This record gives sequence, C-alpha cells and structure tokens, in this order.
Amino acid sequence: MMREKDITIYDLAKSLKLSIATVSRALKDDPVVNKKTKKRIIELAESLGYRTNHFAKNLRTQKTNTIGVIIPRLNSYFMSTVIAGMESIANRAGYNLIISQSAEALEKEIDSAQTMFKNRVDGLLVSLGYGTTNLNHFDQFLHKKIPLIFFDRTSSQSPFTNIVLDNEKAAFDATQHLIDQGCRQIVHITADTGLEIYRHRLQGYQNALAKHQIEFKEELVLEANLSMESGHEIAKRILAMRKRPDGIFAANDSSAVGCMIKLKENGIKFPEDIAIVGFNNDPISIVIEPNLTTINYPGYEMGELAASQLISHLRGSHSLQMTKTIVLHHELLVRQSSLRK
Amino acid sequence: MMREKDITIYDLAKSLKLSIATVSRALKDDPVVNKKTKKRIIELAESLGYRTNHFAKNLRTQKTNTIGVIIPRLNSYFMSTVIAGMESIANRAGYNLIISQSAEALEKEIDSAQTMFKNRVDGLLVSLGYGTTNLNHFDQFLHKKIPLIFFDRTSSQSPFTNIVLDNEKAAFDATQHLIDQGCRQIVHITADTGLEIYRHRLQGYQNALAKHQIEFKEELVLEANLSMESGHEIAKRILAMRKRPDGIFAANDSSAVGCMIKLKENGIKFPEDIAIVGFNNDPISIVIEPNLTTINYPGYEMGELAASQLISHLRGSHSLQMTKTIVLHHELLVRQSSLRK
DNA sequence: TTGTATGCGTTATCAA
DNA sequence: TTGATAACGCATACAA
Repeated sequence: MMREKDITIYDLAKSLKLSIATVSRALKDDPVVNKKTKKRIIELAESLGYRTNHFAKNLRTQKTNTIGVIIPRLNSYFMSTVIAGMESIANRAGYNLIISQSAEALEKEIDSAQTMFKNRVDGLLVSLGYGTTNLNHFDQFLHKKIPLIFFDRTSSQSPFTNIVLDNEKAAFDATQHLIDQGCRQIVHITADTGLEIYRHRLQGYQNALAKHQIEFKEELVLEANLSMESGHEIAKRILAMRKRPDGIFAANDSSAVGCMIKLKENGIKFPEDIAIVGFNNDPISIVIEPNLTTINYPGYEMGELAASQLISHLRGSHSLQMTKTIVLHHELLVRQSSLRK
Repeated sequence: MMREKDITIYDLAKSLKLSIATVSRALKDDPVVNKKTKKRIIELAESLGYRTNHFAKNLRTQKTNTIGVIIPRLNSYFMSTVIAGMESIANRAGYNLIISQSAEALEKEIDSAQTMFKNRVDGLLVSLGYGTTNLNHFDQFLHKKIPLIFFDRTSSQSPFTNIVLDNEKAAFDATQHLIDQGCRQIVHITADTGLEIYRHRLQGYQNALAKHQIEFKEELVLEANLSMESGHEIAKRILAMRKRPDGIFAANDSSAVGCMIKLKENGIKFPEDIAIVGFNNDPISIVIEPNLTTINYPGYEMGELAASQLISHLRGSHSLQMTKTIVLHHELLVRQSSLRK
C-alpha cells in the first residue's frame, strides 16, 4: 500500500528556512519562540496538513497517551455505559482507550494484562472477571509504576485504587426494603467466585437479616452467572423449594428479570407472592412488569470518574497514592416489583 | 514518574555479544538466522522481560496496528455487541481498537475522524450519526489510501465498502408480516435525517404496502430519535390520531418498547388492538409483554466481519477494492406482539 | 549467517 | 530567540 509522504517538521523547517528545533518548539506553543515566527510556522503547518507523528513523539517522550481498559464483557448495558463515560473523558483529554475483554476467564485476563503491558499503556482501568483468583498479572504494572484503578469488580487486597459503590450498604438497603415489605424468606441471587463485590452484597443481605432477627439460611443463597438465562435456571430452583420464598434480592437486573419471567410463567405474582429487588438500574428494569425495584448504579459517572482520576494522576496534578477507595453514591429505586403497601 | 529502564535489543545484543541486527531478526523469527542463536536470543529476551517498543517499530515501519472505530453511541445493546465482536477479532490478530463516539453529531464525528487520522490508524470502521449530512471528513482517508468500512449506518454514496443488512427486505418482511396479520393502517417509526439505513427501511415498508394495494400515508411515518423515551412521545402522537393505527413497524426495539409501554398504559392491547414489530432483537424484546416480534440483527457477527475484512485487507491477503457491499443475513422473529392467529 | 550503518520524526540539551 | 545535534528503539539495505 503506497501512501503519500507525510509532512514532517523537516519539511516545514526547510520551507521556512528555520531549524527543526524552532519548528518543534512553535508547534508545542513554546513561549520562547518569537510570536511572528510561531505564527508563520503554525499557518504553514495547517495549510500543508501537517500532523505530528505520535510514534516519534512517544518514542522520544516515553509516554503513549493511551489508557488500557480490561473488562469481563463489553456487551452489557452497565459496562457499555461505563466505557462510554470513560471514552468521553479520555477523548477530551487527548487520551486513547484500548479495550480488552477478559470473558470472565483468568487466562484471558492475564492475556489482556499482557497485551496492555506490551502496548505500554500509560495507565490501566480494570474490572475483574469471575475467574480471577489472584492478581499476580497486575504486579508488572506495580513494578513499572504504571497506575491502575479497579472499578466495579474491585479488589481491596491489591495496592491499587478502587472505585466502587458501597455494595454492602446497597445490599443492606435492598434487603431491608424487602423486610419492610413483609418478606421473611428472602432468596439472594449472587455470583460468588470470590469476587468481593458479591461478598459485600451477600454481607449486606446478611446484615439486614440479622438486624431483623431473621435467620440466615445458606440454602437461600443461589449462585449463577447473572445472565438473563441464569435467571430462568434460578427460577426452577426456587420453584423446587419446599418452602417458597417471599422475597428475592438479585445481584443484578438481568438475573432478576430472567427469574421473574420464568416465575410469572408458573403463576407466581409479583409482588404479592414474591417481592423482588435487582441491582444496576438496567433499562430492562422498567420494561418488565411489574417494574423492577433496583439499586441505581451510576455507570456513566463511574466511567468518567475512573478515567479522570487516572488522567489527573498521569498529569501529576493529583496523585492516586493516597486514594485507596472512592465510593460512589447509590440509591434504592422502589418500583412495583416489591411494593406491597 | 520514574520508571525503570526497559530492556532493548541493544541490551540483548550486548549481553550475547551479537549485533542488534541479528537480535532484531531473531525476534521476528527471521528464518535467515541460525537456529541456535535464535533460541539463545529468544530465551534471554523472555528471561529479561524484553518487550518490543511499538513506537520505535511503528516509526520505522509506518504501520500502527491500530484500527479506529467511530460510532454514534457506545451504550446501546446493539452497538456494544458489535464492538465486542470487533474487539475479539482485532485482539486475536494483534490489532488494537481505538473507539470514539460521535454522539450523533456531525461536528463530533468530524472531530473523531480527525483524531483517528492524527493517530494514524491503519484502518477505520465507521457507523454514521444522525447528524451526518456529508462525508467530506472521510476524504482524507481516501487520499492516504487508508481503508475504511462503513457498517450498519452506511453510505452507498461513498467509495468505501459497506457492511449492512438488507434493510429494505427486512422492513418489507416486517411490514408484510403485519399485513398478513390483518393490519391495514400501519405506523412506521423511523429516524430519518437522511441516513440511508432508514430510507431503506421506509422503502421496504412502502414496498410491502404497495404490494398489497394499501395506500401509503405520509402522516403514518413518525420520526423520532429511537430512544425508549422517544417511544413514549410517539405513543402520544398515536393516541392523538383520528384514526387509530392497527399496526406499528418501528426501526428499532427501544422505540417500539417505549411506545408499547405508553400505549398499554392507555389501555391499548397488543396484538389485538395494535400489532407491533421492532428491529434489532435487543434483550428488551423478550422482556416486554407480549414479547416483541423483531428482526434479528447479528451485531456480534457484523463486528467480527467488519474487523476481519479490514484486517485481511491490511494484510494484503484480500483486497477491499472489489467489495462494495456485504449483506448479512437477517431473520424475522415472530413473537406474541404481532401474532393474531 | 552475521554485522555495520542509516533513517524513521520527535524532543531536548547545549551553544550561539 | 534560534540552531546543531544527539538520542529514543527498531528494521533493513548493504557488506562481509
């Protein structure tokens, strides 16, 4: 593939009978260069369609202006919203995002981390996969002092900054709400696998039960991958229970909705027979009937925050060193799926 | 920020008392270098954690191994699925994706194109925004012979390759199905703005009407931005109509569902009073009651295809020059929202 | 099969 | 205020 030759600072310099040094300075708006020469240089650059060669620049400066993002899956409403937020901030700041999906598998996550490392990203934003049992693959970033922020699916084990909701409190709120509505036999749909986000939600669920002297029963905690299909599966398990639950708190909306659909097919009424609360405030929560009570999770803001924290750290304007955890605001959105009175 | 010094081919060469040329060759598995030396070099490289400096490499080779993606919005189910498909192919092939959102605005789309150009992407994948009235901002890619593929929201005006559904046929199928179900007064919800994808769908709608000698009425074509909220808006317009329609064909599922929700609130029954068909096969289509009949749009496959076409072109294994348009298979998924018999 | 030398387009140091 | 020049790390033409 034959491309025309690109304009370089040499071309500009020759054309204006200046040195490349001056041209380079003018292009980065160095105050040291004469206003008039600067003007001439910039005008010529524009008229000739000059564009800086980022590779030369990066090679020289050892920075890439690139941020890596590792996520389990891109195609969920929540995650794509987060990425949208990140992209908007990054773009504005002149950073590029490179995204890699770990498909919830540790091996792929290691690969992704490897790719990011090889690409010499300036910083990294990571949401962990179900399969992640250790964080060794992120050590290399620590060594090279490449900043890394975990968001959503985080790990407080790590020395990195985390951006999260107060998952324990959110789960507590959700469960407490169910209890307030009269529920006493409450199922919790979760994803386990040792990810602390789900441990925290489980803990919040337990705390609420404890506060109201409701016995915690292991068999009411149902694990799934939280897809809509997994919700169908969970519904079957619920239908098979000796004592039918009167409340469900699901760790996301997809599984809650999948579960509702299947239970409704089996004649269960929401919220009369079972009151249900989800998590995320996914659009499907206002499509299902009755509308799903859920925890509002500000994905776009989380993406914006993660990106801006990272970038301001990279620019040295604000270090992450001190910031262990940033907690975003959540909110219980009460809708018909759980409202009995 | 102080980083440790990276290992380069100079370090490897010195350490093994070889020239950097040999090391460079060995690292790219050049058959010309001695098997044993190659082995020594590669082993040392691995043990020292050598990683190629892509900037130096790109600077030298004038290729970036980066593909730019410009889309209106990332946070829709369809689009995030497409991106997921692209990412999976690109990642496997050693390409990075950089993504930019045009927010449906021409100005932002021009910016995005500019950014991609400045970043010297090897190729570009683009889905056009509502606001796009001309394609001048893509001329620069043509000039530099940077391959560009439009997908989903395409433009046959351009000299670039398009990857699409047969939108006219799909719309025809959808409308014909409604007619088969007895509909005679069929509303079409669309987004206009001159994007040909919507023109084609409108055309398909008209063709189906024509085939069955049903008069086309301008006032039954309702424009919206196709969000769920816009569906509410459309519903109001429908409720205000003198003669109530008995069928709706919407250009996407979100608007269809938003419309259904509002109409149901007003006592309209689906499919008895109105039969409705959407487009995309978004997850909400199987959450709404009754489940929404829709056109299955293979987003993931479209993403995979777009990326693999571009990459194989870049690798020279298969040129895009000859390929004007690639049409993906679609399928009408008949569900309860339109099924009267 | 290996080595030498050069250039890719910048930035930045040191001089002028 | 401007210029000359040396890196940055790699790939490759040409020599050996």
